[in-house]
Amino acid sequence: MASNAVMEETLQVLKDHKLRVTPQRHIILAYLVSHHNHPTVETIRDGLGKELPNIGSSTIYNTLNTFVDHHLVVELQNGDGSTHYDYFGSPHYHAICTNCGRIVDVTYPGFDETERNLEKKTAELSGYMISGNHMEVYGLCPECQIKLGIKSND
Amino acid sequence: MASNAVMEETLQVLKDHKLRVTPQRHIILAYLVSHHNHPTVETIRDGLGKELPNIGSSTIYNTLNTFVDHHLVVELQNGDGSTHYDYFGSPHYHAICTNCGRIVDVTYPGFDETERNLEKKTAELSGYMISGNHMEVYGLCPECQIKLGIKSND
DNA sequence: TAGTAAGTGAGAACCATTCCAATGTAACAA
DNA sequence: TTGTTACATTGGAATGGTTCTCACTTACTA
Repeated sequence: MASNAVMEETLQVLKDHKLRVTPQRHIILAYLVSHHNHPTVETIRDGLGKELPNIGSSTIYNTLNTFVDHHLVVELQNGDGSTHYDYFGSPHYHAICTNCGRIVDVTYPGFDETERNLEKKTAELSGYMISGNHMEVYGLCPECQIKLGIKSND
Repeated sequence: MASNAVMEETLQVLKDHKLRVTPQRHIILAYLVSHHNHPTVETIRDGLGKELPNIGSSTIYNTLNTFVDHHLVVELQNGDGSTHYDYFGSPHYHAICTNCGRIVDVTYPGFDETERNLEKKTAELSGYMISGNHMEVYGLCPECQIKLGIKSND
């Protein structure tokens, strides 16, 4: 039922964006909506093993690019050479571990204002007509701090 | 003379970072310090035609990766499939045109505070030990606004 | 100045992503 | 419901940015 809710939600999202509703798009978007693991194309393909065992990589790439074009999804690079994707629900940014590549979502009250302010300043200073932004913070995740002996595990 | 100043400055930068001073590193860094065109590896190779006609791509990649590791240079993606590089002088971020890929540097009084605040919040919320950040704003550059008939050229 | 750890360069290898052409199908209208 | 058509999917080939390999060279240190 949670599953059903997700499916209905994503179905509606696709329709709202006037995207043709194919099983592939439906299932891929549902996967992104219900997972917050910032998957790569490969991860998605694995995760869809049961539902779409024969899906082609091209389809996943095409679908994700379409979603990105429609601002349903954002692209992320964590430095491992492949692109990660994240469903764009509510405003947030990412903290990326420079050691293991782990990506976590971060937000805080007032973050949207910071974001708006950055865009406003940029418009004034550069003359660009702003359509979006991307903020990332790098560092060592708690586990890697322990692993590297920087922080004790207590 | 401007050229000499740049060369001396970069020489010092390399020494400060305890990097072995090879002609290749020296010249590549000088190129980055004196150009603000956010070059790709290909652009750099072309720009070094006179000074280092026989430099290998591997060397440029190696050198840039070393600079990135030492936080002398930052990596940028503007969506054209290749990586762009930018000498990290004073704190700034980038506005990237979604139509033509043009990248411009932006900063404003108080930007460093915004940056510090973002890092502080992130540390509190995620437990990451922060080492850096990356902020980008997307939109249409003034020229593309005109080209696409969104803004009149007056 | 000699020894050596590190850097360079040419080309091969890698692999994420895109392209292509044939096939399949969702959406819309009659 | 059916037919039409434009769009989506597929798998394999092609692309191209980046890394790897290894023989050769060189900047640093004692």
